[in-house]
Amino acid sequence: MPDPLFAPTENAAEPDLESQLSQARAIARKAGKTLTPVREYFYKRLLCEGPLGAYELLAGLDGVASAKPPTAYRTLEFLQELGLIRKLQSVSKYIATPLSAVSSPMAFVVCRQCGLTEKLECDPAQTSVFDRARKSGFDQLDATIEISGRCGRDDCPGDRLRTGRST
Amino acid sequence: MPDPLFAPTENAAEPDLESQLSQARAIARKAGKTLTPVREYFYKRLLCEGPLGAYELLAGLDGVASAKPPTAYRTLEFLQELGLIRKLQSVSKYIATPLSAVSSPMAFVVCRQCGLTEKLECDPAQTSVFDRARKSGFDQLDATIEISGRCGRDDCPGDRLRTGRST
DNA sequence: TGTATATCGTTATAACGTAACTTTTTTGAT
DNA sequence: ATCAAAAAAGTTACGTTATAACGATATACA
Repeated sequence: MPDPLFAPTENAAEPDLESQLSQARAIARKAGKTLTPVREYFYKRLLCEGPLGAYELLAGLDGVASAKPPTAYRTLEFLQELGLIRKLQSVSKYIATPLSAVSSPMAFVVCRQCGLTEKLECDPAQTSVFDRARKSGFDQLDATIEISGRCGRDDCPGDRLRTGRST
Repeated sequence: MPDPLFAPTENAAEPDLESQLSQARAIARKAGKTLTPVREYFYKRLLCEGPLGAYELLAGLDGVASAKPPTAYRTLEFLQELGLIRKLQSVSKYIATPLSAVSSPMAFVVCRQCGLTEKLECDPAQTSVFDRARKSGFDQLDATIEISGRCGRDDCPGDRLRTGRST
């Protein structure tokens, strides 16, 4: 039976990059904002390359822009406010939100050896830690749910310890 | 009815500090380690003062020890390995684990205005995101579950915006 | 006593993030 | 068109958080 609380995202075919970008532009427009070139560049890289740090994103801007930290952090904050990306607090990296989940809480499973990250969409109505927080009087809730573990893949660097390969 | 997944910790009387310390020493001994003075000092402060950053803890060591960052991070790593403390990833602070929860996952609810932090103990058997991670082949799981929100207390600094007090 | 392990000290620097102020660009009203 | 306001980007400088690498000391116990 399917797990009601956490569903893996993007199980079917990967959505087309251009269509994701145009949906993102629409989301920005609805908020009275625009996806400028740097914003679009960051979002595109996070869509294509998975979790990246602020300085990694910045490094890709050689010549394209001024490439200094405040630019990166402003851009990341902007994309987070729209829900287009999230921060993985446990590794200080950023990751694109599937468009189906821009306004739902998410959970992530992160391999502590290789960084492989699985995205999970949460049903907020069934995520009981939210209820618990509200019962304590908290509002304007925002979730950070990250499970770190070992992914167990054959090519995960950490697995070399387990497969008998020497040195 | 009580929430089965997340239960607030330390609802009853606060345990006695000395008894917590001696239990912590016992936990260290069982692991073949010892609670040295700096370790005990950090743990004690986290027990008494709530979430603190590495450099805040360090600052308290004036003269008592060499007071340099690696000492702090080694000490914090040691206490984390024993389960005596956890890191609040979303605010880069550390917090003491209730002794009842040294080996269970925990969740935290953190006020983004004033830092007030509520500790919640999780039942791992019912924390479905763990199942989801295992189904994906992950093992040696470690949870980071942090809800940030506004605590809504009268004396929370952020509330000044809502109570009509001017500037 | 000697050797292995645990612990701590020290220097230096990497990695992550922000404050504060300036300049440029865009937008929309007149 | 042009001007004022708002949004976005540039720039300098710095603050905060964390780690690498290596050396010194202490402790356990064969």
